[in-house]
Amino acid sequence: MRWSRTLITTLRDDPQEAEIASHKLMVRAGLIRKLSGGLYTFMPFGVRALHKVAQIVREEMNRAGAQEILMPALQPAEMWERSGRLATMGPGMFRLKDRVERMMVLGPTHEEVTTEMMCNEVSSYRQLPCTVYQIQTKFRDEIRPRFGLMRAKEFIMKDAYSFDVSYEAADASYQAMYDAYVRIFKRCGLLARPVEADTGDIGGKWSHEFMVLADSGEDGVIDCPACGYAANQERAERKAGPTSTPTQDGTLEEVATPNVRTIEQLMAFFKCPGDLFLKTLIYVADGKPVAVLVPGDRELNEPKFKRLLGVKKLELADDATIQSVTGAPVGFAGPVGLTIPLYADQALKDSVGRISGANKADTHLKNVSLARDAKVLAFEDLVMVGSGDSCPRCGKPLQIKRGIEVGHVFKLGTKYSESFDAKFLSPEGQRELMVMGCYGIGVTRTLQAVVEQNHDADGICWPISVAPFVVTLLNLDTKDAAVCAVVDQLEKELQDAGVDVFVDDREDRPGVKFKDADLIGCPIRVVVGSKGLAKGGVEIKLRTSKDVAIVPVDQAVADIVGRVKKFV
RNA sequence: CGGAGCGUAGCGCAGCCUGGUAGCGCGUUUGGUUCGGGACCAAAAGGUCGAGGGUUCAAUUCCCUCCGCUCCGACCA
Repeated sequence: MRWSRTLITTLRDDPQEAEIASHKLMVRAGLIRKLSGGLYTFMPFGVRALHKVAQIVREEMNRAGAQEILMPALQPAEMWERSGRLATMGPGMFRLKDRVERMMVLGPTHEEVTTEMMCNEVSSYRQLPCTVYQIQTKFRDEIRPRFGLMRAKEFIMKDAYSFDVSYEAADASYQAMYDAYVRIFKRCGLLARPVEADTGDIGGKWSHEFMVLADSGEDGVIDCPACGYAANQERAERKAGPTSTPTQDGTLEEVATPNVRTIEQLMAFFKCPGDLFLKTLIYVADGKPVAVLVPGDRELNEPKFKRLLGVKKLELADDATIQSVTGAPVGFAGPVGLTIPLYADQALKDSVGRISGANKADTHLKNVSLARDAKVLAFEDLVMVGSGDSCPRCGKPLQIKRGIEVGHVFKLGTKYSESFDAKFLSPEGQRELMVMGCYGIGVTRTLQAVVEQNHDADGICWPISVAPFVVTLLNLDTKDAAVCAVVDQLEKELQDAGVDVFVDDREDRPGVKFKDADLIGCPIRVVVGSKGLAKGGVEIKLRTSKDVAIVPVDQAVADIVGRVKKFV
């Protein structure tokens, strides 16, 4: 492929639309172009890299025994009613009607379609286990598309679904996918870390996310360097540590606190540490108000609370609800005298001598003892785990990092087999539910994660496995016949040797070509110029190294092939 | 959806406050000089100033509405 014949335009300036390095670079290097928010066109170089990622995924899926299929992206909404997800995924799905007014959706994922298909195809235990997968475009009406390919409305996902005769067998399928994921991300040149995760709307009991550590990641990752415990911040647990000792214990006492509402203001007012306050949050869970207490210096972890309540929808109460539930304006809620269900973080168990709102305007209570003064339904781990908290396994301090979720593996159990009555005949002649697992990789997101993790100040540094081209061949003197002859020869020989080569044959000055070569970032750069030839050959340089080797023309291809082999 | 910001040439931006019909850099085209880390000179093409409405003799500029984009929160591969 030659630059002069390729649709690739590089940009000197960072695009205004991009915030993070990988997004800027992908646009600058001419890999993607935005159509609209969350919708991107893959340009020739972008597709090449994308196909390489997809191919790695495909090879490893096949190796793990999964079978590739391809399901429609357009699906009848009725299937989603059956699983109950039309309600839960609701606005996240693109919906449309066909010409006879039938409700359709653009598939955000394919549990329903797969389960229905397997239900029809599988009748005997002899056909199991079976894992199918596809690499296909998914549609999600994201509330906020972000960071280019990171969170898009239309994206390419590899989704796999396993079907087994039992939970034990399903565990083996899960493990096979887990292992395949480890290999996939490694082959893509990514440092990805499996962490325990929440299951969200997909459902199921247990899941692992594969996180690419990056400061620009959207998720918090809790990590224990001591024992290896790792979890998504949403799910992460902690061992409740010691709290400040209350200055005194005693009887409840009202204190006038005009306009003192926030914890910061309270700390200043009472002159004591934040964890001695009871932060009282009023939520609305599936339409009903509930209250939750966390130490004043902590944040509530909403997913954990939602899981504890077992509700579909959980949101902070509005001012009017707070007023009617507590009888006080925002900022003065407290546990004492509340009539709605009340929950509390485990760290507050046996807490005494605390300060909370009095459910009365401009008033707080001192010396609150939860056991004595309030009715707490349950003490659970409900706070957002942060840096320095104690590991739930080993008690050592935890660290917090940022991560990009590139893959997610779920143990689904029988959630979908029940909805679709997906059963098989056991050896004993019984009809039994298939036990499922589902496994996703964001292929387009993975591609961008590769860039996020592999770049420097000058541009992308592609791992050879997913680079659009392995070699960029720079023709520095396009008007010099001898140089052009060498370029032509090397291009042909490299192609014959099976090495992807891209030739920069533009009539530009050398500096422009060097800059663009660094920006696009193919792993091996070969320079052919009259000066180099006079010095004895062509120059070979790795994108990630400063060393330049001058190699005689007749040895160049062998040298390059040798370097390619070293990469793999 | 809540909060913040931005829409002016393919890209990055200025102009707007204090109305008078648009400018800079990059890129593109042509000619010339250059030629090993984003050259220089000259000429040229390229703009319904996001859309609609209002105020005004006159609106890119002031006012209103809408749309789009980006960032921070809840969702997720």
